[in-house]
Order: sequence, then structure tokens, then C-alpha cells
Amino acid sequence: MLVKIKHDKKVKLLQKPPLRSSGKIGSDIRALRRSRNWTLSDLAKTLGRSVGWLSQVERNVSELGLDDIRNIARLFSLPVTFFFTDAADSNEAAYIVRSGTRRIMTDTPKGLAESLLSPDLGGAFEIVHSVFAPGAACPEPFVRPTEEAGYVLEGSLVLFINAARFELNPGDSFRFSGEKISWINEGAVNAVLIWVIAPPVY
Amino acid sequence: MLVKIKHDKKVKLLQKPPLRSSGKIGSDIRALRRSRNWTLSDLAKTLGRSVGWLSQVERNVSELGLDDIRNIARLFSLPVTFFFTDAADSNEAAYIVRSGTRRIMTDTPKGLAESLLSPDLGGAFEIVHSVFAPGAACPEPFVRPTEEAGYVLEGSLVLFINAARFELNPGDSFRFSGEKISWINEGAVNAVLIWVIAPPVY
DNA sequence: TGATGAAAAAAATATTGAAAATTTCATTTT
DNA sequence: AAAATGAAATTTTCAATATTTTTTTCATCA
Repeated sequence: MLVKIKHDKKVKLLQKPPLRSSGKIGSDIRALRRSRNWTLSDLAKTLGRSVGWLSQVERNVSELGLDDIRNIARLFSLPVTFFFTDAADSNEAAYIVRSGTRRIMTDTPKGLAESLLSPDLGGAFEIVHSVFAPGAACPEPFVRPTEEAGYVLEGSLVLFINAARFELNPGDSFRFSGEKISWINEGAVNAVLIWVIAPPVY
Repeated sequence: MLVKIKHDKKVKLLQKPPLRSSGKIGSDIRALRRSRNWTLSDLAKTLGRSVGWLSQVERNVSELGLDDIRNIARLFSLPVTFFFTDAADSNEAAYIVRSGTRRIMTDTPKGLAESLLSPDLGGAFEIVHSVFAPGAACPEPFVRPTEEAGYVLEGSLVLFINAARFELNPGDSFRFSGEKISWINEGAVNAVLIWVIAPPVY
């Protein structure tokens, strides 16, 4: 991208490496906001902040306080830890998520524990590692404006697609789009799945 | 969709259930053609057939012969078996792929065995089950106009992203987009991955 | 200094006309 | 009769432009 330079001041600013708010919280917020189809103005209003401020925050130009982070986490039903990573190698972190360092997406643990397999938010789809505890169930059927697919790693999950019942076992996979979905783990052990959602909903 | 009815003949035709060429080969062909950005005319020419004929075939309005199927399979580097499924429950087949009945995508087995985890072609992304034999390697680095992600189920795979080397082990995941990629299984056992590609390339 | 609010810039969203692709179907071929 | 063609009719796609919305920038305020 070419940048038109007008003043010396701006030059200095642009030459500085972007101050990464420990991982790029701003970019995460932008992706989360976009996944909800909210505008800067929508989110700023909710947070009781100005549009200009949010614009700078999302571009990692200015830091935000812990209070704001907490508000945002709550707003998107994410644990605050979601926004903090301790990646050793930053080039690796751009592409790889190691088994032990996934970002946990589950706010209040309750039967379903989800963690992110993609290195960051954004992109055409989202890949999630999901653990369904025994007895866990989706409270009520849902429909999402997404295309979703999954693969069973362990255990067994019962998936209802438009009221049809399918029992999925390790190695089984599925895909649906715009269907009415619900699920339950009727087994005695965790059901572990890989779940792909396009576009991301987080 | 509303259908304007003009003649009695047409009414009868429309009321008939669509004659499924054992699984919907036509739809597969359409998806394959589209994934290559070919027009009906492009493919028809290659097959030495008329555009009108291909249009009917792709819409499952008319059958095609085994010769044509063979040509098409070869054209897309797929085994002929790819186009035939023996799904018991047709509603299930629309959503679920059972562990044992995946469609095999590998034409000439050679280190990498891929099979389709999605119930059919088409959609925003493709999910593939990939088995990399010990020693198997990608001949030369490639770049694809896609966003791709993966998850390691078993074994170990070395992935090069823009010349950076990453050794991936079970539970590790990755994602890239527009990078220069190559890979090799340096281990002594199969490396088994789930691979997601958007949009599909087949 | 952190944040605001309004002007400037950029991006997304419609509109439209033309071109390309697809479908339909009467006719020809086998 | 069934299979396949080719051309007309229809639909879709694409590019160019105007409009509106969203985002960025930055002078100024608390």
C-alpha cells in the first residue's frame, strides 16, 4: 500500500513499528465487530466512547484500558484472557496454533468448551476445537446464516438437522447451511469435534 | 420459485421427480467446472460435446454415458469411483459423511491420499481428510488463491510457509492465505490431517 | 494526555447498460 | 424413439458511475 506523505510529523509516525497492544487486541476487536455487522459508531455507542477513539483502538494506534477490554469481552461473551496471548515466536504465531496454546472462547464454562484453531480472527472461515461434556445439550434449536461443517475426533455427538436425528461417531463428518440445528452429547465421555464456520461468527 | 406454465406437456415434465443420475453426477460436474472457472462452452469443447447437452447433464436433466464420465474424471484428475456413491439413507447423505464411506479424491495414489469430508461438492469451502505417507513430499512449492487451514490428527508433518519451517504434531493447527507452501512427512508413520480450503479447488 | 467531534477520505452499496453465460426447445441425427 | 445439436430467449455477470455510509484524520477541548 502506498502512503501519501504530507508532513514530517506523519512520516515519523508511519516509520515507527505499530505499537502492538500485546498481540493486536485492536485487530481482534475489529474482527469481532465486523462479524456482527456492526459499524464503528454502533460499537462506540455501546461502549460509551467516540467513533474516533474506537477507530484508533481498532487500528492498534492507541491503547485501550483494562476497563474497556473487560467491557468488550463481556459484550462478545468471551473471557478476558481471549485477548492475551504469550506467543514466543511471532512469525510462527501468525500461521500456527500449537496444541497447548489455543485461545479459549468459552466465557462461562457450561458443557461446551471451545477454543480457536485459527491463529487470529478474521478470514473467510473460523475453525474451532469443541469439547462437549457428557450430557451437554444445546438448549434450543438455532439457525445461523452460515455454512458449517465438522469432524468428530472423539466420543459421540447427536446432531439434529431439521429435526432429523444423526448420531455421529469418530471419523464421521457433516455439513449444513441454513438448517435448523440442535445437539446433545448422550454419551458418557467428552465428544470432541473440529467445527468450521463460514463466515465466522465467533 | 414460481414456474410459469404454458403447455400441458411442460406441466407433466415439471411434476416428475428429477431423475437422479445415481447420486447427482451432474451437480458434481457443475461444481468441478465452476471451481476451475470454466464455462459450459469451455468444458463442452474439451469434451467434444454441445453446450446444450452439457447444460442438461449438469442440471441432472439428462443422463451421460460412461465414456463421458471417464473423460470427465480424467479431466479433473479424479478416480471414476468419485462419481458413484452407495448411500443408503438419502437424507443422511445430504448432510453426513460416515467414516467408512468417504469419496476418494486421489487419482493415482502417490504419497498423499485425500478423501472428501463434505457431503457434496460446492459450498464456500472444502474439507478434506488427508493421509501423508512417510517420506511423501510436495514436489515443488505452490501458491493458491485460497485461504487454507488444517489440523493434525496423527503423525507429524513439516510445513514450509514462505520458506519458514514448521513441524506440526497432533493437535497443532495452521492457517495461511496466499503464501508459498510446501510440505514433507519426515516421520516414519502416516501423517493424518484435516484440511480446509476456501474457496474449494478439488 | 486521552478523548472528542467534525471535515476529509475511503469504502461499501446501489444503478444501469452491455456482454457473456446458460437454458430452452424445435430440429436434426443416429 | 432417443440422443444430441444449434440458435433464440433468458438469466447472470461484469464494469462503470453515482450515492450513501463508514472510517480516518486531526485540530481542539477537558
